Amino acid sequence: MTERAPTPAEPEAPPRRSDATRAGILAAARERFAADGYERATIRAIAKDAEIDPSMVMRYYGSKEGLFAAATSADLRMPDFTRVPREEVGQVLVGHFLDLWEDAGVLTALLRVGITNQAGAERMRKIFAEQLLPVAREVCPDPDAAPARAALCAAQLLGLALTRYVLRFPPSAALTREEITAWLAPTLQRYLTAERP
Amino acid sequence: MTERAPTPAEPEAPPRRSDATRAGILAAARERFAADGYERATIRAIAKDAEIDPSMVMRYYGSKEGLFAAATSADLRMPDFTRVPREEVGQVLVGHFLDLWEDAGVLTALLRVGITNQAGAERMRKIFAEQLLPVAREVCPDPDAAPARAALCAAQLLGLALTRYVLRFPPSAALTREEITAWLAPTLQRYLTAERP
DNA sequence: CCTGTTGGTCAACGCTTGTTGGCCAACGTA
DNA sequence: TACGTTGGCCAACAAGCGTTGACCAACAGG
Repeated sequence: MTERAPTPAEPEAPPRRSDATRAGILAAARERFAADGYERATIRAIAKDAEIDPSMVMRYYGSKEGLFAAATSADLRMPDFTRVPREEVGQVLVGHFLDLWEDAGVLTALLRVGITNQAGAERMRKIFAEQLLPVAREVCPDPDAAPARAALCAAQLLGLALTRYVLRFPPSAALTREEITAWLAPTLQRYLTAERP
Repeated sequence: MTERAPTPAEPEAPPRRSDATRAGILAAARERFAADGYERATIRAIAKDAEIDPSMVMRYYGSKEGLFAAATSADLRMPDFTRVPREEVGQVLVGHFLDLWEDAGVLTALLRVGITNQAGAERMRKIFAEQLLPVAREVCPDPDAAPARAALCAAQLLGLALTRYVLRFPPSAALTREEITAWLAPTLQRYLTAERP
């Protein structure tokens, strides 16, 4: 759409004087998208957070959709599950996701937006297919059922994130990391490796 | 807020000539809220769906928030779990939720809106506390842990709804009712009745 | 036949949104 | 010093939003 491509695929751009501003906008955008969802996160509010003029956002990212795309370029950085003992897969998976969610607002933003925005949902489907599905395909006993098994894991993991970080159910938010691992790891382990339900 | 109270608590209102219109608006609102979320579901669009003037929506429901409140007066109609054998609790719970989600768009609307809208999240917390938590308190072995156990069940059930009805992950949407029950019932059973994780 | 109530339309209001184009200051060469 | 490029602000645009009030048609009761 725009001449100035904001895609991260760009090989090596020369460092520009405005890189700090760009990063500031991106950080503010992530926070706002995470807190308010796509529609309520206005470009004006993001610009004010970044202490910049709204028109700058447009110049650097083309449009609101472009900004969103740049702000939610999530990489789950899945660990190498070929090196994980099969009986520990569930536990490692829970631990990895807890790290991801706690660490930054990117995933919260993605989840919130995926629910109101068509493009956001598409992005989540893609992340699921490219990153969680291969794991299931690797560790489950019947490759044909891998998509279903991965979907069940996604449901459990996203459901926890939903109640804990978005809806903020008090008992869900109060769970410790150890409790979550203890309860969820066996569930995921079963979804991924059990011979039959 | 409004003189004309739209609360369902009103004991017995005399049947009005406009009841059909009111119901039409409510049905259209539910569909739009479920499909688009709170912000994108405009009063104008809802009115057009109901083949009515936007101002009628305002007159009957006071404001957009009032309309939303009326459109999402969800009652989970929980079955009586004192009559369910303890070892079948998980299965009955899954079945009941599948019935609820399939049957109407109310819950989809509620979920979508609970994620963007503050009042929506509050409503979901209330529904959780009033309807799912008592079940846990009744069947779990340690009443102190009932909130945590209920939260885990909510995470699993809402996560399934999220991936299946909102994000529409293909493998999740493709699961049959029987498969879902077979996989999820043991999980919920464990969350509710296991002595320890 | 008049008259008050109810169901409904129409046109506009004030506001916020994403987006655009013009203008200005600072910088990096030549 | 001159000048093109870059970073940035300002003011405005058109469109869409929720919301309002004036106005009309049909009906009911006296």
